[in-house]
Amino acid sequence: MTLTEENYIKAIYQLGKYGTLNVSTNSIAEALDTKASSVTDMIKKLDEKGYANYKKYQGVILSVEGKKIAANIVRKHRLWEVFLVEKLNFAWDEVHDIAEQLEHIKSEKLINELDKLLDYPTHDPHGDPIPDKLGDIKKTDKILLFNLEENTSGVCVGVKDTSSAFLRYLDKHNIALGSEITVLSKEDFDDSMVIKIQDSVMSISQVVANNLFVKQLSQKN
Amino acid sequence: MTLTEENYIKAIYQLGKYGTLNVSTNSIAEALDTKASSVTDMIKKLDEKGYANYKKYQGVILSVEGKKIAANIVRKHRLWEVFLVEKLNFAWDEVHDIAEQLEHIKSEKLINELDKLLDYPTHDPHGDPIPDKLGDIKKTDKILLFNLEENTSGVCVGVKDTSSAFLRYLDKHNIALGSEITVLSKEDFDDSMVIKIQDSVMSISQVVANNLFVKQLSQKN
DNA sequence: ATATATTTTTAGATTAGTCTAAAAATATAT
DNA sequence: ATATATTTTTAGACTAATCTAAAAATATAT
Ligand SMILES: [Mn+2]
Ligand SMILES: [Mn+2]
Ligand SMILES: [Mn+2]
Ligand SMILES: [Mn+2]
Repeated sequence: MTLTEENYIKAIYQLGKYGTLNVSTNSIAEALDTKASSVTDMIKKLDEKGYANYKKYQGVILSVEGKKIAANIVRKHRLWEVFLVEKLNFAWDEVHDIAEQLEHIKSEKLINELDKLLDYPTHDPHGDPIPDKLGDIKKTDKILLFNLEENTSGVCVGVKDTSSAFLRYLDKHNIALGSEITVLSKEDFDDSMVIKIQDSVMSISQVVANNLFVKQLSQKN
Repeated sequence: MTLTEENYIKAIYQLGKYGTLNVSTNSIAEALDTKASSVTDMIKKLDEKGYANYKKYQGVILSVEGKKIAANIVRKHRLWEVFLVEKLNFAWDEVHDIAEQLEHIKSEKLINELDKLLDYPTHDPHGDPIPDKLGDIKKTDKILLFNLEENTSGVCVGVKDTSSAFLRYLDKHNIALGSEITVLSKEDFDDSMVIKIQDSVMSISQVVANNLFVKQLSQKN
């Protein structure tokens, strides 16, 4: 398994919702910043090697074997992200690129010991679940803040956009994983909303609301 | 800088005593388990890029730039080895291959934070010195146990052979970095010696004595 | 000094991954 | 249904790194 193959497998896994959906050639090309023709070559190879199922013009989906490999790469990526934040004082917007490198390090023992050192975390710094050793992922019932009704509350549990720009916006406005958010009002005109977050009130745009995951809290009495 | 270029630069650095000596094509080929013809191609390229000075048939030596790069790779390698032993419960014979992978991870901040987490270690688990940020290395006056005179003592400070086989031999016989060793007698016939180590007495072969570095202790009174 | 052995380089081929440009298939719009 | 647009594949070329086999240079031994 080459580094390049791993990157393709991971992209197919992520684009296809943890390996459950077919993925198009172009979407892979965009995700990996490469050309569609390169993707065609690679998905043919992944099919031949048994990591994926590919039918011409029909896109590609991972095999059971491929899904296992992908989940393990994602597991490593997310554990390393936790390590960087928890042990090496990185901010949550600084870890992704380094984790992209670290996820390819090959050592079963290394990742198991890292898991132990970090006390078996279940989620990465962006709220994404960490697959277990078998590749299984704990599903959470998170929804986009955008879909939270007026006068209901939720706890911030993840981000959809993981760009530095967005993460620093959240930092600046004291929005962090674990913050409790209440939707005070929604503005039909531009889909912005006014929220209460940790006792302060602010207005957020539709863009922000659509990139923040919350876990809904049971209705107020 | 590709991963392959880094491996060549490191090999030239190590084979040429931290970049001070000319290195032959064949010795690089042997170290990297590749063919001499491949080495010729690569050292030409390293010369062109300014990382080394190469004259046909005369071997190669690193440039100042090349030495800096090499020292940084070695620094990363050895810091990761300390991390694996100190934080992830690896034995000293298990860390080298993983460090070979980790040494190529690119992030200045990562390595600085790792250094801090480990409390700025000066030596790796095998007793080898860790270059500082500038690539400078603290020289120690270690000698091979083989060269220690009868009735003198030394503290074990490093190993020359870092193979699992040798390291586990040392573990088995309770020889570790920091152990105090006294040479009780030397056998001319096979160059073996009898030593006292931590109050127990044992005989070691010439092979062992030639792969163990000690720091000589001031003569007994 | 000359022959022999060893080391190093060159020449040419191979593989993984990539690209551009053109052709083929599929999707969309009227 | 047909034309048009988009997506995907194919064909052929390129680069980095590698190899084998042969040629050239250097080192060693008598
Ligand atoms: Mn990430
Ligand atoms: Mn993440
Ligand atoms: Mn090592
Ligand atoms: Mn070491």
